[in-house]
Order: sequence, then C-alpha cells, then structure tokens
Amino acid sequence: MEDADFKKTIENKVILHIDGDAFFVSVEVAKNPALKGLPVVTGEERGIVSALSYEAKALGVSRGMSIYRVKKDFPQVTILPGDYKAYAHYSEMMFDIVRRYAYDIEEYSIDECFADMTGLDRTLKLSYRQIAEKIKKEVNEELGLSVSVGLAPTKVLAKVASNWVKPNGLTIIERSNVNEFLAKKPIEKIWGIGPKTAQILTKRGIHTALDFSNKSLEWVRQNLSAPYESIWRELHGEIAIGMDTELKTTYSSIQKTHTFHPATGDKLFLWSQLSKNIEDACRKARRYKLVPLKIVIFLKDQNMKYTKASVRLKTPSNAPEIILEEMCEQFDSIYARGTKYRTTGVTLENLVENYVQQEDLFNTGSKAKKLQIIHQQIDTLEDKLGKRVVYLASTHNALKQKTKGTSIDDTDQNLLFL
DNA sequence: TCTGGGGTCCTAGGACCC
DNA sequence: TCTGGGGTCCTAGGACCC
Repeated sequence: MEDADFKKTIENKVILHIDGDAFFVSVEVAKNPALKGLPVVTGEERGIVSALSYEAKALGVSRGMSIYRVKKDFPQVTILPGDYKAYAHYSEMMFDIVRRYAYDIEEYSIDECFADMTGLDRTLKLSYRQIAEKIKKEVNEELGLSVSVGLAPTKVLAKVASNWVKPNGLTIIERSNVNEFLAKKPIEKIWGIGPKTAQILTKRGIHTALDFSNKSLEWVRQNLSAPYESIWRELHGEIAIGMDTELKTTYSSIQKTHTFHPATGDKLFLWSQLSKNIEDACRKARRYKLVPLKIVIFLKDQNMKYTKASVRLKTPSNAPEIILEEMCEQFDSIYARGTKYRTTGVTLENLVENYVQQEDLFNTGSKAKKLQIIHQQIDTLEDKLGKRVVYLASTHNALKQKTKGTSIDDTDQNLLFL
C-alpha cells in the first residue's frame, strides 16, 4: 500500500453536525405549542407536503404527497402554509447557540450546520459529548426545537452520526469504531452518493459504506470522478471536504421555475409563466445587486423531458424587459406545437456584481439604465408594502390564473406596459 | 414518493490559438 | 499546404444536495 503518505495527512479533528428534526414543522410547533404531539404538515401554499411531523409520518403521510390527498385521506392532520421568515429566524437562533461554543461554523442549509469543535474540550474543560449535550439542551429549551447531533472526525462521518439516531439523537463516531458504523450503513445513504452512483457501486458488489471504504484509493480513482475520492477519504477519517464558513451573501446562479397541472400546450400561457419566472428571478438578482451575463430558459414536458435555450447578453442586465425581449426568439425555438408542457423555468447565470455603466451611452445602454431606475423605484415601493404590486403585462396571464374565481380588477390596475 | 423548487460542482468535448 | 503536439477557454450536461 502506498497509503502511507495519505495517513500522514490525517488531522485529529472533531466535527459536529447538527440537524433539525422535521424542522419546518418543529418551528410551527414552537410558534404554537398547542400543535405539540399532533399530526402536522406544511406546504399548503405549494399544494404538496414540504415537511411533516413524526405523528403525521406515523399515519402514512409522506413528503411530496398532495395536500388534496392529505385532506381527503387524513382529515385529522393540521395543514399549514410555509412561514419561511420564521424558519429563517429560528435557523439563525439555532446557529447562534452553536456559536456560543464554536468559532468555525458552516451554515450548510436552513436546518443544518457543521462546526469545528477541535480543541474545545480543553478550552471549555468539558468532554465533546458534554458540549454536544449542552448545545442540544439549549436549542431544546430556548427554542423549543428538537435536533439530532453527530460528532465525528470528518464532515461525511458527522453526517452519518447525526443521522444515526433521529429524532433527538446524539451519536459519536470515533476513529476506533468508524467501521462498525459503516458496516451498517447502506452506501446510498452516504452524503454525496446519489442514486446513479449507488447503482453503479451496487453492480460492483458494493452495498455498504464499509464495502466502499474497503476498496483501494486506486480503485476509486480509476472508476469514479474526483468528488468520490473525497468521500472515500472522509470515510477513512481524513479531512477532504473543508468547512465553508463564509456566510452566503451572493449567488452564482438564480433560478425560478413553476410547475402547473394540467400540462398544457397553450403558448401564450407558457410565455406568461416564463415571463413571471423571469420577473421574479430579476427581482432577486436586483436584491443581491447582481447582473447575469447569461440566461437559460427551459420547458419540461409531460414526460419530464427538458428542452432549453440560452443566450449571452450583449448588455448585462437584470431588467426583465430586456431579458424577455432577448428570450422571445429562444422561446419560439424550443416550443413545439402539440407538445404539452408542465414546467417553465429560467436560470440567470454568470452573475457578476452590478457595476455602474458609465461608458455605455448608446441606445441599449441608456434604455437599460432607465429601466434600472424604474425597477429600483418599484423595488423600494414593494419593500415598503411588503408585497408584489407591479407586474409586466406579459406576466398578466400567469397571475390571472391564480386569481380565477375572484375579481381580477385589482391586478389589472398594476400592469406595467413597456 | 414517480418528481416541487432552488442551488453547486465536476467533466467531457469542441473551438480556437500557437 | 499538411501533419503533429500542446494549451486555454467555454459550453453543455450530468450528478448531487436540501
């Protein structure tokens, strides 16, 4: 084995991973303790279950199930709309509790974070287990949330640990007993191994994480791509996936999509859905002061088949009017008469920081500038009112659909014709 | 659980250049 | 004009995550 040099690079780190149990629903229970112990789901506004309490799960409700079906088959379930502001707030409070103990924290998603705990046992004069217990207890008592915690030498192993006992678990994986855990862990449950790779590995006789870990590094390099080498190393206790402690203040892409039932071939309808996607994506781009250099639009048909088209902008812009104009032709090129589509979407790519266009005083530039000023004003107005007030005329159809059955006079007044 | 919405990263292959 | 070797940049698409 030429693994000697790799062993040398092993650092004795202790990584904590904390994972909220049924996070969205737990926050709802924290907000309204009367819901405790009841079957509860969120996702009413989307029409599908996004999160569910353990009680709802026990009844047979599952993620992604339609709200309609929940109402019909499980009338005892409480159905709530998502309250993302509250989730983000509780999330921050949870991370702040971890920050009382650790400096290096990666806010991985709204309900999960990693923390580098190395050396804190000495500083705090407590065992790692005691520190983890304290964090858990504080989240529990102060926020009313239950969390599962894992401690291990690497991020991948910490994920295995936090998942080992759920809900409300605390699991520690030490170098000496890593393999006992891996032997009982199906390979497809490892962070970073998705269905495709799991299938490939299973065909090669690899069923557990230990089977994978027992392969040589050579074998992994020859048969899989780079990210899997990192996973392999992490399973061996070597840090290969660093902590990303930067707080998220920017994006490298922004996507907005919408799926509707039933699928439709109505071109005008599809264009207005796309128009709304583009407006919403641009709004987000403006909020983060970003401008895309490239735009991708796509349609998904009944059979989940994607068709897409992209354009590189001559003048980078986050004004929907400009993008709409550019994408009009592209839409024509991907739309096939007779095909029924279920999803429209747009991705703003190659985002760069909004720079002031000083040199460009030609037509396109100055029009872009005017639009930018108009949008700034609308954005400010909407921030104040806390809702969407103005939409482009091309988006009108998409909105009309939503207000069907009620008066649409209201939306008619807020159209912006350009 | 046949599929909602929002992201990131990696790789193969073509275009272009010397 | 042809052949060969080598490098860079960009794009499309795949795979994965919550």
